Amino acid sequence: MPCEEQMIQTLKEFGHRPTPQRLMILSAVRHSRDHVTASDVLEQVKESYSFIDLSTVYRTLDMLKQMRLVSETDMGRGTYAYEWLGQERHHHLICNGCDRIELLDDEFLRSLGANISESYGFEADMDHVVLFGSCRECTGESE
Amino acid sequence: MPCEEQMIQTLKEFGHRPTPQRLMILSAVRHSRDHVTASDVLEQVKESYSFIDLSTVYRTLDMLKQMRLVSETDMGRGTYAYEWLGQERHHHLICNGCDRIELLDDEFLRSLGANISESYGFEADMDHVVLFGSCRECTGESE
DNA sequence: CTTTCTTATGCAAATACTTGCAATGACGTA
DNA sequence: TACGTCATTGCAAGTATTTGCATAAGAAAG
Repeated sequence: MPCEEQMIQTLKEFGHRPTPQRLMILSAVRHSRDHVTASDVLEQVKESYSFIDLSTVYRTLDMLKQMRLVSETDMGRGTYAYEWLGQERHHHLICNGCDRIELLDDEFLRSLGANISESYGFEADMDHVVLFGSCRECTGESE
Repeated sequence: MPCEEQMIQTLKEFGHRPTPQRLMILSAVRHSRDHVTASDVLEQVKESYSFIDLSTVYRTLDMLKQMRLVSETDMGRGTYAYEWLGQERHHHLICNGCDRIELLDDEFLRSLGANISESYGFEADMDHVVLFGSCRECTGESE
């Protein structure tokens, strides 16, 4: 597998050891097209190595997040979603009323990030953002 | 206490019962100038009524959030801060490197909210937002 | 003031994530 | 190849928040 070789290389460059657990976790996240939870990853890795522990999954995902290979998105209520970071960034608008999820174009957040960077020198981490609120339909109904 | 009378009235208008627990929780949040955690509130209420339960505090804070009397801010790692919502909105930039907290002017998020509303008809709830990232000093050091 | 209906509370268990620690394993050095 | 060091792992316990449910307390009607 050539992409596995490349991952080993990347891990080493960051000074991390390419352990079997890490490679399995990495592969699980990388090969899911959608975003996944830590226990999704656990389930998938367990198929080839059943001793894997959830804490290892969390620690590895955290590491991959620091390396900016995956995004960690706070879904509220103490839950997180993880996603392989490809080229295009996308974000979500989640309606508190009907739970519908819309896509939010990265342009909106890029310009917010640029403004904040310019005014404060602060580089906000906005690889994958979720905003909660009320969609058009639900806003119309309640007001 | 005239402000207590007013709170009872407000609760009733929303169809909620003005129970002693709720009034104590409300008062605890309202009279702290800074933002508080659920267990801060618990501690304070316990001084006058020691049977109060954390779940009641959480449920009441959630209710006050729906009524937009308090803001609930996701501080990451599954923890929340609550604050009485006065006139001015303010937000925070939290540095992952040094944990420093800067204030972010509401103007930035107002305009993001307006853009999103215009393009998507989605009313994002941004009463109190926290953005994580890297402050000027920490960005300089690492790059 | 009692009855009835509904909402709210406290308790206990569940969820999702984090942390401390002893044991294991990877990697450079000899 | 063997050794020492330090990163990494699995396990178990801890933290913060949520949920289910039986009981208790408001509110409205009689």
